[in-house]
Amino acid sequence: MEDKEGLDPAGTEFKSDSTTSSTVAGPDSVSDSVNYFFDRESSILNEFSWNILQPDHADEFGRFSEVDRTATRPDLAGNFSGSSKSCGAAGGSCSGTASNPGRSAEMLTPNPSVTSSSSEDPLEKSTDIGGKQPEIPSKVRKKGQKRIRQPRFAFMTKSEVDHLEDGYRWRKYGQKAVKNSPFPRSYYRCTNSQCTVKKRVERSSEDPTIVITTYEGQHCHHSVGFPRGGLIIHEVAFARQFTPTSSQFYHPHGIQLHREISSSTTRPHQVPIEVGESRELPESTSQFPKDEGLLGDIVPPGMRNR
DNA sequence: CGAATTTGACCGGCGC
DNA sequence: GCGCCGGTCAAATTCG
Repeated sequence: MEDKEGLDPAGTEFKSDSTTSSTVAGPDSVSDSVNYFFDRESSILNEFSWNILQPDHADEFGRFSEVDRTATRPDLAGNFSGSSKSCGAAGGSCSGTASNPGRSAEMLTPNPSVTSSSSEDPLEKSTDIGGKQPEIPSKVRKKGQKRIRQPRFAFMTKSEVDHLEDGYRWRKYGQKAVKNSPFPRSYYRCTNSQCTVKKRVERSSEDPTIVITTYEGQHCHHSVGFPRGGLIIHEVAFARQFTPTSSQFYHPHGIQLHREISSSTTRPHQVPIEVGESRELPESTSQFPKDEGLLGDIVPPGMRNR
């Protein structure tokens, strides 16, 4: 338990704000893509508190793409590139955390509008959880409130451990068997009471060595630790070979992001990206920086929110 | 003893 | 309208 989260490769948080998909359809040429990618992806990463510094070397790792945007908020949606929001999505609960003193200039400045919008889902839940009402029958959630999902990012990581360290502490709150897969899916929630970020971890049924981690929401606090040598097994090589259609992006550390459109929560305003079971983006080719300085580049300590 | 995990049940969205 | 399935709750259990 503890080992797991205390260190993590990159503090990870991503936010995919919505947006996206269309955006993703970017340039075709590699070089362009790289820039494009960083331009936008870095923003994304920033959103999640990841600071990628160099757009220059991209190539080895892979690629990543935003994953699911189940997000549903239009407001969020456009922020992908410009990015700025802070507690964004999940933010709802991050009350007051919007301003992060600790953040570097690269971080984004909070976007009020965005932030505010987020109060739906997260709050909904956190409030429930935090203040359960005695009279409410167990297992009965608030009705009338529909769940609004946060933008999500999925990473594919080749790792032996299911639970990748990302610098935050997570509490598991559920596990479910995955259809057509022998591996269960675990649900985690950030242990920070004010943070509503959630993540899902599952193994690829196709390749058991691949761990698919999906983050939802954005942290509104600092990570508990900055894992530099994390225990994640990064395999660049893997990333290379595991790049079938090219729509998947590997995060340094072997993490790969995909766009995962949540099928269950599709909403009208969402960009109609076709993502089947494979959570792959139709066409994105952005790439990540090389291995060098991976962790460090991603998130300098103390750069996170709060 | 408090915190985290496990696990079965429940809820709600979505497709048919 | 019904059933399936993903996601979440929360009591029980385990762990540090």
